[in-house]
Amino acid sequence: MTSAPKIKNQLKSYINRYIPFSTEETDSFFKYLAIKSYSKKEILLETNQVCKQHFFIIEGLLRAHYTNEKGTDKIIQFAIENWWMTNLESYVRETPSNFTIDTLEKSTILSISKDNLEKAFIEIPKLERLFRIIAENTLVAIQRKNEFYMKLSSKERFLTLQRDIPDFLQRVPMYMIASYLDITPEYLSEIRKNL
Amino acid sequence: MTSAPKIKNQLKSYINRYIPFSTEETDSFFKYLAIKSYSKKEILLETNQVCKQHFFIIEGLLRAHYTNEKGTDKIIQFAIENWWMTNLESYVRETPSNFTIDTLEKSTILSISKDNLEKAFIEIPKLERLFRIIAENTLVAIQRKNEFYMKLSSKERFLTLQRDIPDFLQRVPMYMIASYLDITPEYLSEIRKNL
DNA sequence: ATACGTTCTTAAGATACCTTAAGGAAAATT
DNA sequence: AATTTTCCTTAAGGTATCTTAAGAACGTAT
Repeated sequence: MTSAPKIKNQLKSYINRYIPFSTEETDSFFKYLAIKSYSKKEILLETNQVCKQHFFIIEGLLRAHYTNEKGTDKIIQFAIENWWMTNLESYVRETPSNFTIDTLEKSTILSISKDNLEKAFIEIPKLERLFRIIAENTLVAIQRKNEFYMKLSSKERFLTLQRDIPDFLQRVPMYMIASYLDITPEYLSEIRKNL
Repeated sequence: MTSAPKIKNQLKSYINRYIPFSTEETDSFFKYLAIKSYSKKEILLETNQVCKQHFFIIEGLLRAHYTNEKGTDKIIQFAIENWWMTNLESYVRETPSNFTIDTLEKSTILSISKDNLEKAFIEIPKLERLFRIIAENTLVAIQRKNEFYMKLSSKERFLTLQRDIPDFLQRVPMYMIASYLDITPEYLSEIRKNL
């Protein structure tokens, strides 16, 4: 229920974290974006679909997850306000996605298609730089997450999440946090009991 | 001990896997590359150094590894003939590397510095495409490796490595394979005993 | 209010994998 | 060939984490 000018403003200040972008430039970019509202539990990208868009979260909470052989949901990623969400592999290679993206809260989402992004790159060359920076950050984030899983125990993973992204703990049920941390809900409960 | 023309040829057929490159184009690119021979256990990138180069393996075997708090070496990556090796995060961001790159065998390596790569991009615009494809492949490889560690048991990780890159098993001692697979050498020995 | 689904906790027993310690085989060096 | 270093295996006991099963607490709809 956020108004278009307010959304545009939010996008502008997000971009300005990385590179200076005038109001006109933001406007030009904004033309290529679609705004859409979703209720809780709506699907933005289905498993086996090819991911054709980047999603930017104005408000709300998304998750990426898949269902394993045992029928248990495994959460790969959460994303909140001012984060991008996509399946980069599927988007780049145009292959079927091996996970689903859906909402965990009522959400307002900007999306941009591959075609439109290409057009926007031509109209606003500075955008290339922004998206290169975003891609680099994504790569670094993926590597950090690797280290997070490889180097830390269950308890340390929980404490790190609590320290670094406390928002998730407030907004997401514990059994989903457990899934994201790759712990069973029972064991996470145990961990939390012992501080 | 490989001759320059032979090396150039090997590089050309590597590139041609991805995009067509004439002999002249390969020659232009080749000017920007340095050839160097290393004996076993030589260091190409030291921990805490900023990674200023991409390395391409003509012959030999490299590894990326770090030493953890307990003083145990943890191997992040092996690389053999026709693979690139670098610390992308360190290279892109110009931050100190959190791992070392060294040789496990006598090796012949091509390297290209950031400066030279920039110049090469200007002289041979098609190279941009090649390096974009390589970057995409790297990203996909990192994500596959994540899944490899997250979804598979120790035994399955070993069997997958054996199936997908049997070369490693022939050329690298088991305790290093164990380190790469994130298993203790003792447990890997146990696993192999039971087929 | 009652009822039903969702989420969280507790506890007992199982399992995958680690730690430590030691000996033996193979490879490299003298 | 002898010696040293590197690598691999075996075995006992331990720990982190999972599985299963059940019940408690909470939330939301009737």
